[in-house]
Amino acid sequence: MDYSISEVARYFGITVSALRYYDQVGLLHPAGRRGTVRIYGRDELRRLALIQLLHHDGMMSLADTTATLADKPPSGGSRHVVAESIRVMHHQIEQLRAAQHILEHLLTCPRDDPIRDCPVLRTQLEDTVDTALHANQTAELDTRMTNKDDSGRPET
Amino acid sequence: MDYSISEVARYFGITVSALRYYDQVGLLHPAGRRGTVRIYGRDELRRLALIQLLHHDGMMSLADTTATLADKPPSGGSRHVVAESIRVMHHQIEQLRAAQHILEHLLTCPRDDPIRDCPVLRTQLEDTVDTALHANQTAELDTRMTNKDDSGRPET
DNA sequence: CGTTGCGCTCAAGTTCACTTGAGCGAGCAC
DNA sequence: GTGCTCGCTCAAGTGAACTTGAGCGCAACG
Repeated sequence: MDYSISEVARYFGITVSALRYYDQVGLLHPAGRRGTVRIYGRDELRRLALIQLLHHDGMMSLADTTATLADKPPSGGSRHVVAESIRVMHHQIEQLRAAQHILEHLLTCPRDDPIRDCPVLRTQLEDTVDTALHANQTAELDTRMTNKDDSGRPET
Repeated sequence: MDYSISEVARYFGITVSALRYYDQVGLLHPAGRRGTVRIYGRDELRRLALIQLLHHDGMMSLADTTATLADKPPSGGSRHVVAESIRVMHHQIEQLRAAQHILEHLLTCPRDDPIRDCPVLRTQLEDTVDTALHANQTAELDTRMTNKDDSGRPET
Protein backbone atom coordinates (compact mmCIF):
# COMPACT_ATOMS: atom_id res chain seq x y z
CA MET A 1 0.00 0.00 0.00
CA ASP A 2 3.03 2.25 0.50
CA TYR A 3 5.58 3.15 -2.13
CA SER A 4 8.97 4.78 -1.89
CA ILE A 5 9.89 7.59 -4.23
CA SER A 6 12.18 5.34 -6.24
CA GLU A 7 9.47 2.72 -6.65
CA VAL A 8 6.99 5.28 -7.89
CA ALA A 9 9.65 6.62 -10.24
CA ARG A 10 10.37 3.17 -11.62
CA TYR A 11 6.72 2.25 -12.04
CA PHE A 12 5.82 5.42 -13.87
CA GLY A 13 8.95 5.87 -15.89
CA ILE A 14 9.67 9.20 -14.26
CA THR A 15 12.77 10.31 -12.37
CA VAL A 16 13.08 10.64 -8.64
CA SER A 17 14.09 14.27 -9.05
CA ALA A 18 10.96 14.98 -11.09
CA LEU A 19 8.81 13.55 -8.29
CA ARG A 20 10.58 15.70 -5.73
CA TYR A 21 10.02 18.63 -8.04
CA TYR A 22 6.30 17.83 -8.27
CA ASP A 23 6.18 17.77 -4.51
CA GLN A 24 7.96 21.09 -4.35
CA VAL A 25 5.61 22.86 -6.74
CA GLY A 26 2.56 21.32 -5.11
CA LEU A 27 1.49 19.15 -8.00
CA LEU A 28 1.86 15.86 -6.21
CA HIS A 29 2.53 15.66 -2.51
CA PRO A 30 3.37 12.30 -0.98
CA ALA A 31 0.75 10.79 1.34
CA GLY A 32 3.12 11.53 4.17
CA ARG A 33 6.65 11.03 5.44
CA ARG A 34 8.33 8.38 7.50
CA GLY A 35 10.93 10.56 9.17
CA THR A 36 12.12 12.71 6.31
CA VAL A 37 11.31 10.08 3.71
CA ARG A 38 8.44 10.52 1.27
CA ILE A 39 5.77 7.84 1.26
CA TYR A 40 3.29 7.53 -1.60
CA GLY A 41 -0.01 5.68 -1.42
CA ARG A 42 -2.56 4.44 -3.93
CA ASP A 43 -4.25 7.83 -4.13
CA GLU A 44 -1.00 9.45 -5.17
CA LEU A 45 -0.40 6.80 -7.82
CA ARG A 46 -3.80 7.51 -9.31
CA ARG A 47 -3.15 11.20 -9.19
CA LEU A 48 0.20 10.69 -10.86
CA ALA A 49 -1.42 8.63 -13.61
CA LEU A 50 -3.74 11.54 -14.23
CA ILE A 51 -0.87 14.02 -14.18
CA GLN A 52 1.03 11.99 -16.74
CA LEU A 53 -1.98 11.83 -18.99
CA LEU A 54 -2.71 15.54 -18.85
CA HIS A 55 0.80 16.91 -18.74
CA HIS A 56 2.97 14.48 -20.63
CA ASP A 57 0.46 12.99 -23.03
CA GLY A 58 -1.97 15.88 -23.17
CA MET A 59 0.81 18.46 -23.31
CA MET A 60 -0.75 20.69 -20.70
CA SER A 61 1.68 22.87 -18.77
CA LEU A 62 2.39 21.88 -15.18
CA ALA A 63 0.59 25.03 -14.09
CA ASP A 64 -2.56 24.12 -15.99
CA THR A 65 -2.33 20.54 -14.82
CA THR A 66 -2.09 21.78 -11.25
CA ALA A 67 -5.07 24.05 -11.79
CA THR A 68 -7.11 21.26 -13.31
CA LEU A 69 -6.37 18.86 -10.49
CA ALA A 70 -6.89 21.54 -7.89
CA ASP A 71 -10.51 22.26 -8.70
CA LYS A 72 -12.66 20.47 -6.22
CA PRO A 73 -15.78 21.66 -7.97
CA PRO A 74 -14.76 22.22 -11.58
CA SER A 75 -16.78 25.39 -11.54
CA GLY A 76 -13.93 27.60 -10.44
CA GLY A 77 -11.62 29.53 -12.67
CA SER A 78 -10.07 26.26 -13.75
CA ARG A 79 -13.26 25.31 -15.54
CA HIS A 80 -12.16 27.69 -18.21
CA VAL A 81 -8.69 26.13 -18.26
CA VAL A 82 -10.25 22.71 -18.74
CA ALA A 83 -12.59 23.80 -21.53
CA GLU A 84 -9.79 25.64 -23.25
CA SER A 85 -7.52 22.61 -22.97
CA ILE A 86 -10.13 20.45 -24.63
CA ARG A 87 -10.38 22.92 -27.47
CA VAL A 88 -6.61 23.14 -27.84
CA MET A 89 -6.27 19.36 -27.81
CA HIS A 90 -8.89 19.06 -30.48
CA HIS A 91 -7.02 21.49 -32.67
CA GLN A 92 -3.77 19.75 -31.87
CA ILE A 93 -5.17 16.41 -33.01
CA GLU A 94 -6.17 17.88 -36.35
CA GLN A 95 -2.80 19.50 -36.87
CA LEU A 96 -1.04 16.29 -35.96
CA ARG A 97 -3.09 14.45 -38.53
CA ALA A 98 -2.14 16.97 -41.19
CA ALA A 99 1.52 16.76 -40.25
CA GLN A 100 1.34 12.98 -40.23
CA HIS A 101 -0.22 13.03 -43.64
CA ILE A 102 2.58 15.16 -45.03
CA LEU A 103 5.25 12.99 -43.48
CA GLU A 104 3.66 9.89 -44.92
CA HIS A 105 3.69 11.54 -48.29
CA LEU A 106 7.37 12.32 -47.88
CA LEU A 107 8.07 8.66 -47.29
CA THR A 108 6.08 7.37 -50.22
CA CYS A 109 6.53 10.15 -52.78
CA PRO A 110 8.69 8.88 -55.66
CA ARG A 111 10.23 12.31 -56.31
CA ASP A 112 13.87 12.87 -55.52
CA ASP A 113 13.16 16.05 -53.61
CA PRO A 114 9.43 16.09 -52.84
CA ILE A 115 9.62 19.41 -51.03
CA ARG A 116 10.68 21.17 -54.24
CA ASP A 117 9.44 18.81 -56.93
CA CYS A 118 6.24 17.14 -55.81
CA PRO A 119 3.24 18.93 -57.25
CA VAL A 120 0.84 17.56 -54.66
CA LEU A 121 2.88 18.82 -51.74
CA ARG A 122 3.66 22.05 -53.50
CA THR A 123 0.02 22.79 -54.16
CA GLN A 124 -0.91 22.04 -50.61
CA LEU A 125 1.76 24.33 -49.22
CA GLU A 126 0.92 27.02 -51.74
CA ASP A 127 -2.62 26.95 -50.39
CA THR A 128 -1.37 27.40 -46.86
CA VAL A 129 0.82 30.28 -47.96
CA ASP A 130 -2.06 31.96 -49.74
CA THR A 131 -4.21 31.58 -46.67
CA ALA A 132 -1.48 33.14 -44.57
CA LEU A 133 -1.06 36.05 -46.95
CA HIS A 134 -4.79 36.59 -47.08
CA ALA A 135 -5.47 36.24 -43.41
CA ASN A 136 -2.93 38.87 -42.82
CA GLN A 137 -4.03 41.37 -45.35
CA THR A 138 -7.05 41.91 -43.15
CA ALA A 139 -5.08 41.70 -39.93
CA GLU A 140 -2.64 44.16 -41.43
CA LEU A 141 -5.35 46.74 -41.70
CA ASP A 142 -6.34 46.29 -38.09
CA THR A 143 -2.75 46.55 -36.98
CA ARG A 144 -2.05 49.60 -39.05
CA MET A 145 -5.17 51.37 -37.83
CA THR A 146 -4.55 51.15 -34.14
CA ASN A 147 -0.79 51.40 -34.15
CA LYS A 148 1.34 48.72 -32.57
CA ASP A 149 -0.31 46.00 -30.58
CA ASP A 150 0.05 42.66 -32.20
CA SER A 151 -0.16 39.28 -30.57
CA GLY A 152 -1.37 35.79 -31.20
CA ARG A 153 -1.07 33.88 -34.39
CA PRO A 154 -3.84 33.53 -36.94
CA GLU A 155 -4.69 29.89 -36.35
CA THR A 156 -4.09 28.18 -39.68
CA MET B 1 7.41 38.12 -55.24
CA ASP B 2 9.87 39.30 -52.59
CA TYR B 3 9.11 39.64 -48.93
CA SER B 4 10.91 41.41 -46.13
CA ILE B 5 11.48 39.68 -42.83
CA SER B 6 8.78 41.72 -41.14
CA GLU B 7 6.25 40.87 -43.85
CA VAL B 8 6.97 37.18 -43.52
CA ALA B 9 6.72 37.50 -39.78
CA ARG B 10 3.36 39.23 -40.00
CA TYR B 11 1.95 36.80 -42.54
CA PHE B 12 2.91 33.74 -40.58
CA GLY B 13 2.27 35.00 -37.10
CA ILE B 14 5.87 34.51 -36.14
CA THR B 15 8.34 37.05 -34.77
CA VAL B 16 11.14 38.69 -36.70
CA SER B 17 13.62 37.41 -34.16
CA ALA B 18 12.39 33.84 -34.65
CA LEU B 19 12.94 34.14 -38.39
CA ARG B 20 16.45 35.42 -37.83
CA TYR B 21 16.97 32.53 -35.46
CA TYR B 22 15.75 30.07 -38.11
CA ASP B 23 18.24 31.57 -40.51
CA GLN B 24 20.99 31.27 -37.95
CA VAL B 25 20.36 27.60 -37.22
CA GLY B 26 19.97 26.77 -40.90
CA LEU B 27 16.30 25.88 -40.79
CA LEU B 28 15.15 28.61 -43.13
CA HIS B 29 17.58 30.74 -45.05
CA PRO B 30 16.28 33.76 -46.95
CA ALA B 31 16.40 33.54 -50.74
CA GLY B 32 19.14 36.13 -50.62
CA ARG B 33 20.08 39.54 -49.31
CA ARG B 34 19.77 43.04 -50.63
CA GLY B 35 22.80 44.53 -48.99
CA THR B 36 22.58 43.12 -45.50
CA VAL B 37 18.83 42.81 -45.63
CA ARG B 38 17.13 39.40 -45.82
CA ILE B 39 14.83 38.78 -48.77
CA TYR B 40 12.37 35.89 -48.77
CA GLY B 41 10.72 34.44 -51.86
CA ARG B 42 7.81 32.12 -52.54
CA ASP B 43 9.93 29.02 -51.99
CA GLU B 44 10.82 30.20 -48.52
CA LEU B 45 7.18 30.90 -47.69
CA ARG B 46 6.26 27.37 -48.68
CA ARG B 47 9.13 26.00 -46.67
CA LEU B 48 8.05 28.08 -43.70
CA ALA B 49 4.51 26.77 -43.99
CA LEU B 50 5.93 23.27 -43.81
CA ILE B 51 8.13 24.17 -40.87
CA GLN B 52 5.15 25.55 -38.98
CA LEU B 53 3.15 22.43 -39.65
CA LEU B 54 5.88 20.05 -38.54
CA HIS B 55 7.38 22.01 -35.70
CA HIS B 56 4.61 24.05 -34.20
CA ASP B 57 1.60 21.93 -35.06
CA GLY B 58 3.33 18.57 -35.28
CA MET B 59 5.46 19.28 -32.23
CA MET B 60 8.65 18.08 -33.81
CA SER B 61 11.84 19.59 -32.41
CA LEU B 62 13.58 22.16 -34.58
CA ALA B 63 16.42 19.67 -35.01
CA ASP B 64 14.10 16.97 -36.33
CA THR B 65 12.29 19.46 -38.50
CA THR B 66 15.61 20.53 -39.95
CA ALA B 67 16.57 16.91 -40.55
CA THR B 68 13.25 16.17 -42.21
CA LEU B 69 13.46 19.14 -44.53
CA ALA B 70 17.11 18.48 -45.24
CA ASP B 71 16.66 15.09 -46.80
CA LYS B 72 16.74 15.50 -50.53
CA PRO B 73 16.04 11.81 -51.02
CA PRO B 74 14.15 10.73 -47.93
CA SER B 75 16.22 7.57 -47.95
CA GLY B 76 18.98 9.04 -45.81
CA GLY B 77 19.27 8.84 -42.08
CA SER B 78 16.32 11.20 -41.77
CA ARG B 79 14.02 8.55 -43.17
CA HIS B 80 14.13 7.03 -39.75
CA VAL B 81 13.38 10.38 -38.15
CA VAL B 82 10.34 10.77 -40.37
CA ALA B 83 9.02 7.28 -39.74
CA GLU B 84 9.57 7.68 -36.02
CA SER B 85 7.80 11.04 -36.04
CA ILE B 86 4.77 9.49 -37.71
CA ARG B 87 4.71 6.80 -35.05
CA VAL B 88 5.07 9.33 -32.25
CA MET B 89 2.35 11.53 -33.71
CA HIS B 90 0.03 8.58 -33.93
CA HIS B 91 0.60 7.79 -30.30
CA GLN B 92 0.25 11.44 -29.43
CA ILE B 93 -3.15 11.61 -31.09
CA GLU B 94 -4.38 8.67 -29.08
CA GLN B 95 -3.10 10.11 -25.83
CA LEU B 96 -4.67 13.45 -26.63
CA ARG B 97 -7.97 11.74 -27.21
CA ALA B 98 -7.72 9.99 -23.86
CA ALA B 99 -6.80 13.22 -22.10
CA GLN B 100 -9.63 15.02 -23.86
CA HIS B 101 -12.03 12.34 -22.80
CA ILE B 102 -11.02 12.69 -19.17
CA LEU B 103 -11.29 16.47 -19.27
CA GLU B 104 -14.74 16.23 -20.78
CA HIS B 105 -15.70 13.91 -18.01
CA LEU B 106 -14.41 16.41 -15.46
CA LEU B 107 -16.67 19.05 -16.92
CA THR B 108 -19.78 16.92 -17.00
CA CYS B 109 -19.33 14.70 -13.95
CA PRO B 110 -21.90 15.66 -11.29
CA ARG B 111 -19.58 14.74 -8.40
CA ASP B 112 -18.19 17.47 -6.21
CA ASP B 113 -14.65 16.18 -6.49
CA PRO B 114 -14.57 13.77 -9.42
CA ILE B 115 -10.90 13.01 -8.99
CA ARG B 116 -11.55 11.44 -5.60
CA ASP B 117 -15.21 10.53 -5.79
CA CYS B 118 -16.12 9.57 -9.33
CA PRO B 119 -16.10 5.78 -9.69
CA VAL B 120 -15.71 5.91 -13.46
CA LEU B 121 -12.61 8.08 -13.32
CA ARG B 122 -11.26 6.18 -10.37
CA THR B 123 -11.57 2.83 -12.10
CA GLN B 124 -9.94 4.15 -15.22
CA LEU B 125 -6.98 5.54 -13.29
CA GLU B 126 -6.73 2.41 -11.20
CA ASP B 127 -6.34 0.48 -14.43
CA THR B 128 -3.55 2.77 -15.56
CA VAL B 129 -1.83 2.37 -12.22
CA ASP B 130 -2.11 -1.40 -12.40
CA THR B 131 -0.67 -1.36 -15.89
CA ALA B 132 2.21 0.77 -14.68
CA LEU B 133 2.91 -1.52 -11.77
CA HIS B 134 2.69 -4.52 -14.03
CA ALA B 135 4.78 -3.15 -16.84
CA ASN B 136 7.44 -2.56 -14.31
CA GLN B 137 7.44 -5.96 -12.80
CA THR B 138 8.75 -7.18 -16.14
CA ALA B 139 11.13 -4.28 -16.59
CA GLU B 140 12.26 -4.89 -13.07
CA LEU B 141 13.14 -8.45 -13.97
CA ASP B 142 15.29 -7.29 -16.86
CA THR B 143 17.15 -4.97 -14.55
CA ARG B 144 17.35 -7.53 -11.81
CA MET B 145 18.80 -10.28 -13.98
CA THR B 146 22.22 -9.61 -12.55
CA ASN B 147 20.89 -9.55 -9.01
CA LYS B 148 19.06 -12.78 -8.22
CA ASP B 149 17.20 -13.75 -5.06
CA ASP B 150 13.92 -11.92 -5.63
CA SER B 151 12.63 -8.89 -3.78
CA GLY B 152 8.90 -8.85 -4.45
CA ARG B 153 8.40 -5.33 -3.34
CA PRO B 154 4.98 -4.56 -4.85
CA GLU B 155 3.78 -4.85 -1.29
CA THR B 156 0.29 -6.05 -0.41
C1' DC C 1 33.21 0.04 12.01
C1' DG C 2 33.65 1.58 7.58
C1' DT C 3 31.40 1.79 3.26
C1' DT C 4 27.45 1.16 0.28
C1' DG C 5 22.78 2.59 -0.87
C1' DC C 6 18.80 5.25 -0.56
C1' DG C 7 16.89 9.45 0.83
C1' DC C 8 17.03 14.42 2.08
C1' DT C 9 17.75 19.76 1.19
C1' DC C 10 19.13 23.78 -1.17
C1' DA C 11 21.31 26.15 -4.82
C1' DA C 12 22.89 26.23 -9.17
C1' DG C 13 23.02 24.34 -13.79
C1' DT C 14 20.87 22.52 -18.29
C1' DT C 15 18.12 22.32 -22.69
C1' DC C 16 15.11 24.21 -26.09
C1' DA C 17 13.47 27.80 -28.67
C1' DC C 18 13.59 31.91 -28.75
C1' DT C 19 13.83 37.09 -26.94
C1' DT C 20 16.09 41.17 -25.52
C1' DG C 21 19.54 44.66 -25.40
C1' DA C 22 23.39 47.30 -27.00
C1' DG C 23 25.20 49.46 -30.70
C1' DC C 24 25.27 50.43 -35.56
C1' DG C 25 23.88 51.49 -40.79
C1' DA C 26 20.67 52.79 -44.67
C1' DG C 27 16.78 55.41 -46.40
C1' DC C 28 13.26 59.08 -46.24
C1' DA C 29 10.83 62.81 -44.24
C1' DC C 30 10.48 67.29 -42.55
C1' DG D 1 20.78 67.41 -40.97
C1' DT D 2 18.44 65.46 -37.44
C1' DG D 3 15.19 62.09 -36.29
C1' DC D 4 12.31 57.97 -37.32
C1' DT D 5 11.72 53.35 -38.86
C1' DC D 6 13.44 49.11 -40.38
C1' DG D 7 17.12 46.18 -40.53
C1' DC D 8 21.59 44.15 -38.98
C1' DT D 9 25.00 41.53 -35.56
C1' DC D 10 26.53 39.49 -31.46
C1' DA D 11 26.09 38.36 -26.73
C1' DA D 12 23.43 37.65 -23.00
C1' DG D 13 18.96 36.71 -20.92
C1' DT D 14 14.38 34.10 -20.41
C1' DG D 15 10.87 30.49 -18.92
C1' DA D 16 9.47 25.84 -18.43
C1' DA D 17 10.56 21.67 -16.48
C1' DC D 18 13.60 19.47 -14.68
C1' DT D 19 18.63 17.79 -13.45
C1' DT D 20 22.91 17.90 -11.09
C1' DG D 21 26.06 18.66 -7.35
C1' DA D 22 27.49 19.37 -2.66
C1' DG D 23 26.93 17.90 1.71
C1' DC D 24 24.39 15.37 5.07
C1' DG D 25 21.53 11.42 7.76
C1' DC D 26 20.42 6.69 8.60
C1' DA D 27 20.26 1.68 8.09
C1' DA D 28 22.14 -2.50 6.72
C1' DC D 29 25.87 -5.48 5.21
C1' DG D 30 30.38 -7.95 5.73
